[in-house]
Amino acid sequence: MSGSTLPGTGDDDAPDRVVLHVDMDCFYASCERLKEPELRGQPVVVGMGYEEGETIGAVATASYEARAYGVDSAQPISQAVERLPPVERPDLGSADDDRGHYRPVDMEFYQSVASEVKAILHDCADTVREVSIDEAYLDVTARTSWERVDDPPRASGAAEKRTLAEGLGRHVRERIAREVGVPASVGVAPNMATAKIASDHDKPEGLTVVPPGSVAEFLAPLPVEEIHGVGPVRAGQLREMGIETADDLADADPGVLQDRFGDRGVELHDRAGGVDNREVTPTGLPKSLSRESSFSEATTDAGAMREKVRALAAAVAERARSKDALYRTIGIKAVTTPYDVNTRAESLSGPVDDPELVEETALSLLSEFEDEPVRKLGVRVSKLSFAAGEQASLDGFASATVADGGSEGETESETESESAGEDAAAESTPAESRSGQFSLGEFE
DNA sequence: TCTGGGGTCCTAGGACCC
DNA sequence: TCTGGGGTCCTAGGACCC
Repeated sequence: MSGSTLPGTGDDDAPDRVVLHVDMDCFYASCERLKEPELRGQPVVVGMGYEEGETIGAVATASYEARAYGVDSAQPISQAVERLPPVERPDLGSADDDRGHYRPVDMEFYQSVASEVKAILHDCADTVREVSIDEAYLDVTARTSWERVDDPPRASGAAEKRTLAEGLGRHVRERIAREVGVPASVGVAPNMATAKIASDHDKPEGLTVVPPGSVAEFLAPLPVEEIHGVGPVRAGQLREMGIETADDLADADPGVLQDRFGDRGVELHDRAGGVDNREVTPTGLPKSLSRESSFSEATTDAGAMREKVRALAAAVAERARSKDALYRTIGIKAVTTPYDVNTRAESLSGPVDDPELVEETALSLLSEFEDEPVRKLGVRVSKLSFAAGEQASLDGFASATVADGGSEGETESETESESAGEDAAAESTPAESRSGQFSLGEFE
């Protein structure tokens, strides 16, 4: 920001930051191995939405051993399991006809492991941005530096001096391994985008350090797909423009990229050149909550659709309530035949916590699709605001303290309109306090 | 790769207001 | 009285990520 233009890459007015990206290696599979140490070294597939004998469901995580057999995440589970070798279990005499080492997701357990990891991260950094259950950025500028120091006395002049930052990266990775027992890969760089790529560079159990002077050199040869924000579609479009590597992208004319991809294009151009001035900001509150579920095959049965929507609506409303979230928009998603994703949404005049309204609204939005073959349905609430957590229970909505999950652009009009929401929030408060409660904002 | 579930951010057009 | 420009909010869709 600050109007000062930063031409090229030489922004020397800010001291170099030290950013860590910590990425757990095949996290769900690692958690399963914590439960069942026999799974170490074995191909393990963790999947969701898969019931015995069904074909629905996809791979959430595959261990590296499983990937060697061609199993990949997002693959249908039936296919993944076929690819795995028959299970050999010399330990159990019986040739248990297991479908490979398949395990269904156990989010509660993974959350508990993740919170141990997060505790270490918060202990090692002043600012932690948790991106997902198994990934986080740390700003550790205040705790270390890019200063090079002598390695523990090691004579040969060949070895380069290590940076202090590298030592901290190693420390974080090793603490996680030692104290929690799961592997992680760490990237260390002067900015988020580069740290992200670095952590992925040498998985599993990798440690890749990219000091300020080496960023461009490190990124240059990488295929554009490795840049966060370049997926299959944009990679194809870039390829058509003759842009294949990060270097190509960094050298491309930002004006052309702007025309083709909008602001996103310029952003990618910058990232590819190692320029990323985003600060590591702490994890914020969620912006939306949703639930979705597929039919085992496309259906035109309106009754079945409505039933599913009712269940999803109830689940979403309950989750919102458990997080003390009020919502101002209620929407559905309906995936119709070949694979058309349709969304519909309706905004209310003020934030509410009203499960019945979620159901009613979702059903009414659904009616548009009741005559079409539908394969998947979802319900979502968004434009969230949060009745300020801990205190809210006691000081009885002394009004005003509503944290807005969204932009700060709220206007004066907000004050009055919430009575409905407050009532609802109040009735929810004493009711549920489960284990997950305190960790609100601690994950995701 | 015919496709699971939970998210984020961006874009574009229309309504509406001044 | 037919016309300018700016701004915001809303919905829908798309791309991407884990």
